[in-house]
Amino acid sequence: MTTPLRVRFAPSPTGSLHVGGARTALFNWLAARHAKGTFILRMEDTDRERSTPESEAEILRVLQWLGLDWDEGPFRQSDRDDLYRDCIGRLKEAGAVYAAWETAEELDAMRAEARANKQAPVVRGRRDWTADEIAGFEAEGRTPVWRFAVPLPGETAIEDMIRGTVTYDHAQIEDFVVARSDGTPTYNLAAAVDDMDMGINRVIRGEDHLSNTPKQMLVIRALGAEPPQYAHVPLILGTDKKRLSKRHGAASVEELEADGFLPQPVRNALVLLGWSYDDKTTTFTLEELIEKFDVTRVSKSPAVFDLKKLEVMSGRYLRALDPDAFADDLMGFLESSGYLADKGDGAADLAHRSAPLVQRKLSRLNEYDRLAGWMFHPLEFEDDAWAFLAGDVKHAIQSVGGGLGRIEVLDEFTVDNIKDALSDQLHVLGMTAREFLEPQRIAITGTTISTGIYESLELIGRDEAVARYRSTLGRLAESWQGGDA
RNA sequence: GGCGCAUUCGUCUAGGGGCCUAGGACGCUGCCCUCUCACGGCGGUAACACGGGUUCAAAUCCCGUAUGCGCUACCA
Repeated sequence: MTTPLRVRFAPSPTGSLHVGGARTALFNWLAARHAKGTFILRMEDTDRERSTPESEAEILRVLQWLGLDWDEGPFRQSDRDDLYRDCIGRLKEAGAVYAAWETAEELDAMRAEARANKQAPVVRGRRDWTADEIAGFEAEGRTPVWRFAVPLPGETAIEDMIRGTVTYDHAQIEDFVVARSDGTPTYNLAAAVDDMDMGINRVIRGEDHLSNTPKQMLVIRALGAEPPQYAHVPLILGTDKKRLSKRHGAASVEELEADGFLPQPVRNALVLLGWSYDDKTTTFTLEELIEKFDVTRVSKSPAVFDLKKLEVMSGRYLRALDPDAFADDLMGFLESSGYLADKGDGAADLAHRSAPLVQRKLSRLNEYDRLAGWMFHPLEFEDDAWAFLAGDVKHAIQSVGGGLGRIEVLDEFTVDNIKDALSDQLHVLGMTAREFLEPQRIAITGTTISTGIYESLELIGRDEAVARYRSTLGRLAESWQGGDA
């Protein structure tokens, strides 16, 4: 009978959730759901300086946006001080830690000397202070830190689920601080105690924690417990192969959301960073991920985060959506991003009706404006669009005028009728499709990239369409007279 | 400097001694489709970091080198 899996995601609330953190959260969540275990959320806010409630709230919000619900928590280390103090007390009683009175200068000197001698720069505090010396320190108001007495000689081996056995010689591990001079616990103490106290039996976290692991294992064992299983996942890099950070752009999930990516493709892209199911499958539904995810299949080497690939996945996902579902997602994005806010009364309705026209053209929801933004304001020409018309004004007038002549007399202003009418005119003029149709697009949208021409015409209606055509013709005429006459 | 981890197409990866003249995906690129852009379809391009071993046989195992990254705090 195996014990139920208990995993946790333990971010420090010192900023928004990064792609790397999000992937770690995803891996943990998937492991929990796969095994029908428990996913616990814990805020590691022992750094009082940098931790903020805003950051915590943002992380929670993003986790929910990603669909990663937690079963227990969020716990905060700042609420658990009694537990840590109790454990530190137990370590003192067991003689596993000792008071260290060295000053920062003495420590620096110690490490500098070791480094100069090409030795590991580890601190081993003095443990033979005399009662007089201690009394002296206390008289000055000095308080000691408590260091873990790393057993020497010795070694600690991590049986990592991803990397195999990784062994650390205790000679390389310094007597790390577990309690600061103000009595508060350090990360290595708090994390170890929490994992133990919360019954975490598998720790899935970034490789940057690999070197800390033996310290935490030592603490847990000194407290009389067995360490959990560990799985250290490789880091995520930016395109320059450096650890992913803000300067790589769109490195936070918050930014991805703002850029118009939906949770599903983001999850899909994230999970494939370091994990694969086989040599072919590249898209998974959430259910498939839960069913197939296995942390032992996570690769050992770091992965570069490629926004372009996310974009491709996102585009495919959007196109495959049921039209109604797509419209809902689009409207949700447009509303939450405030896009519709200053667009007037009919904007939401117009946007909703335009959804089918953009569905197969977008890879990100925030590309909507590029494609359909023209609908929300009076006709104005983008430079390259105007250049297309102005390049051959006579031809442009012929095309636009020809188009106008056909559509203004249409009884029923439907896509089919519009298409027939314009196709017919195209043949009458004997132009190529691009020669004739591109001016129609520009005449009503003012841009060269937009929703489809016939659909766009139908959407705005004959009156608006005719008005835009005339406006375009007017400007073309001005240009003609002022031009090469 | 010390210790640790890693290294397959530009990128994400499959592969775990013979199935590999190394597979897939994205990118890039050629062609087709076509009422712009896009979408879609069919091809192509491109990799086992290097050097030694072990073995009948190595991308796969071992050693070394190089490179990258991580840790090296009274940060997490």
